[in-house]
Amino acid sequence: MARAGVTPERLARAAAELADEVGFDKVTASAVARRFDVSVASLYAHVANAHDLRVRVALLALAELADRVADAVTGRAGKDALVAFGNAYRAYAQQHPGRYAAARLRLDPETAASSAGPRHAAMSRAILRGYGVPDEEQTHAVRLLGSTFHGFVSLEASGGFEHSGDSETSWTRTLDALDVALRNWPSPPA
Amino acid sequence: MARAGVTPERLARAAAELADEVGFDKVTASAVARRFDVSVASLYAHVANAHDLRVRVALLALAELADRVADAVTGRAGKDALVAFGNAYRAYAQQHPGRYAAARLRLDPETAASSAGPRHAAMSRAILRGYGVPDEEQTHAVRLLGSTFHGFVSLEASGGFEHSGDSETSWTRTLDALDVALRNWPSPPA
DNA sequence: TGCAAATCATTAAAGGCTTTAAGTTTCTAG
DNA sequence: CTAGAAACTTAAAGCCTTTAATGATTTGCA
Repeated sequence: MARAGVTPERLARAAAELADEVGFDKVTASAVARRFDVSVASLYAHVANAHDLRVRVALLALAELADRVADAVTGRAGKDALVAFGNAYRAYAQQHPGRYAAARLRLDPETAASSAGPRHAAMSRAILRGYGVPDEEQTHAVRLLGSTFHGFVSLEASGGFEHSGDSETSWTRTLDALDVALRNWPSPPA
Repeated sequence: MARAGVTPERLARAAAELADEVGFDKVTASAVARRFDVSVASLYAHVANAHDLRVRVALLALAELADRVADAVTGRAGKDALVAFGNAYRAYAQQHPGRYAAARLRLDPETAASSAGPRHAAMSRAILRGYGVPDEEQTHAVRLLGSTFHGFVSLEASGGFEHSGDSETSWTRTLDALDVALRNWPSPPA
């Protein structure tokens, strides 16, 4: 009965590791409890429920991802920054598939607002400023970046590109395409 | 004990409806059995296991989606075709969120090959031919289309765009961006 | 027509996950 | 040193998956 020293933070970290090892969908309260060598019930003193546990993994992942991206883009602008952003994003998803899956969890508005989500948006906007995308168009361009990166990484992770290789070239083309789109962004109503 | 007339097809259809109503993750063998007013165990005479049931929903959705897209693009070319493709894709995802989620299920290679997946790729290639994208680049361009559409629709469905509205304009811009990218596709090694 | 084999469905049961309730041990602050 | 808070445990109920054994219903062929 020595205390195991369970805290919400340690739980989230353990759950994140578990997610990367066996998949986010297999992150259960039971599995995390086993990893801590603690009874399942005791977890419920630290997290509200199984969903809460998963949300914590999501927040952890969003923060880590934002850190990585921030590191990658500082000191760069234009296509350099775009590529650095994309590469950091993709690398994180490849190195931490479980965490990445968690980061795509639907969060309720308040939770989302207090997450690193806004930091992601801010970094995207910083890149767009470099491209001269007008303010009132930035929301749309942020969405294009987010959609494209997420879409690529998500299809790549789910094995959609395995049949015929050369994922790298596809990624390069994707970055090129975004660069072209941002450089020729349609001014207000074209 | 009157027979309920359960068949793999009817199960898949019921599961698809259930998915659209309550979410794909809540499609359980138990829930489908209840909907058929049949004991859970009897389902296992028709599907191998719960995963098999979900795969069947995925195959159903992929086929339906391919039908919709095919309808939309026939008789069109260039940007018209691109927009029709995208709109059909997005509309399906919006009208059938559960089925769409199912369609993104990871399939093993053989199953994927026998699914409507190849039809999707073929329709994408048809569009690319209209844009004059060279053969050896088509795989990459197909991936860009798939990534972008999936990414947008997926983020939109998961509520990522709710905070600040005007999803429609974002979608228009996304289609414009793809059009630009395809028209200026980098010939082999630019 | 009539019955045997193949089908379809049921009950039973084991094993896992989630969550709550109630009780016990370990800290820690006064 | 001791009481209350905090951390854990066991117990139990409810739901899901899957397999096994059993009973009912078709179906098609003598």
